[in-house]
Amino acid sequence: MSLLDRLRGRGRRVTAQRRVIAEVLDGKHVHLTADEILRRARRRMPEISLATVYNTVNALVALGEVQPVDVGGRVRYDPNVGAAHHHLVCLTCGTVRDVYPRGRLSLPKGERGGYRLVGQDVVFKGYCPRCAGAQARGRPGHTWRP
Amino acid sequence: MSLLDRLRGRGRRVTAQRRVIAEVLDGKHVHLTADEILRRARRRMPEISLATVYNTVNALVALGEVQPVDVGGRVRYDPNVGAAHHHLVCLTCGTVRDVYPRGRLSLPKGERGGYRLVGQDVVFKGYCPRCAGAQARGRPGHTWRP
DNA sequence: TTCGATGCAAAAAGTTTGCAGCGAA
DNA sequence: TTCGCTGCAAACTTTTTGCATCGAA
Repeated sequence: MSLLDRLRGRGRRVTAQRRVIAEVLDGKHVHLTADEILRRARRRMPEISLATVYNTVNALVALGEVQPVDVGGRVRYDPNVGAAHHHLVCLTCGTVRDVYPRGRLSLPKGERGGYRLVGQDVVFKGYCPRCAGAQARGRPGHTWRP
Repeated sequence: MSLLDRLRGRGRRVTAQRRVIAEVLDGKHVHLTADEILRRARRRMPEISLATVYNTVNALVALGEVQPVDVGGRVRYDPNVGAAHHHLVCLTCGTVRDVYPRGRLSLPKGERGGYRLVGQDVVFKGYCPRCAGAQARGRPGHTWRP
C-alpha cells in the first residue's frame, strides 16, 4: 500500500504537491530537512511552498509513514520506518546514515524512575569519509551543532 | 577544580553573572533550558540577560564542563559530565532523567560506512509518572515534539 | 458541493550577533 | 590598561499559523 493510498485512506486528499513530496521522500537512505525537500520538490513543481512541505511531512509523520530525526537542532525526515534502525550522523556536515548496531540496551526497572517506556533513539556521532579527510588535511569546515 | 577555576584557567573571566549561572547549573540531575537557567539566575540577579546565559553555557560547553542535550528541538544543559550516562525523556513534558542502561551497543565496521566514530547519544522515550497518570485519566496534555 | 490543501505572509520560538560601555585580571 | 564580558536590541533560522482561494473526492 503506497504512501499516497494511506493518505487517501485516512480521509486526507492526494494533491499534485503531495505526490511530488512523496516521490522526493521515496528511497532507502533518505534523510532530508524540510528545506531540502522543498528544493527537490521545486525541480518538478516550482510553485510549491515551504508551508505545504511542512503540512505534508507532518501528515506523513502522523500516519507513521515517515520518522522525524532530530539532528543538531534540525529535523530530518526518514521514510525508512519498516525496519528498526538507528542513525549515524556526521558532526561536520550533518549527513545521516541508517545503521544496524550489534547488541542492545535495556533499562533496568530501578533505572526507570517510574517512567513508562515507549522507545529509544540512538544516534552514533562521527565524521563521514569526506569530512574526516578534509579535517586531516587541516581544513576547518563548518562545525555542526551537537 | 571548580567550574569557575576552569574558566579562569582558560583565560576566561569570572564575573558575577557567570558565578550565578554556575551555581544554577550545580547538581546531579539538572537538565535546564537556557530560559530556565535565566529564570533561576534572575532570582539572585534580576538584571542578568538571556544573551549572557547563552554566552556562558556555550563557554561551559566548549570547556567540556556541561553537555548539551537536544530534546525535542530544545537544548538542555547537563552538568553531569563525569560519569557516562544516557537520558530518559518524558514525551509529554520534556523532563529528563539521567539513566545508566544495561548492555551496550557497538557498530560493526561494516556498518560504519567509512565514518570515524567519536561517540553516541542514547535517548529513552517514555512518560513520567505525572504525565502517565494524567494520560490514564484521559487528559490530553501538551504533546512534546519527538 | 464540501471541506481539506495550498500559497503567501506574518508570527512564533530559540539562538546568535553587533555594539558601546563595563570591569576582571 | 587591556580585552573579554555584559545588556540590549536586532538579526537569523526553523517551524507554525491565519486566511482567502483552490480543487480532490
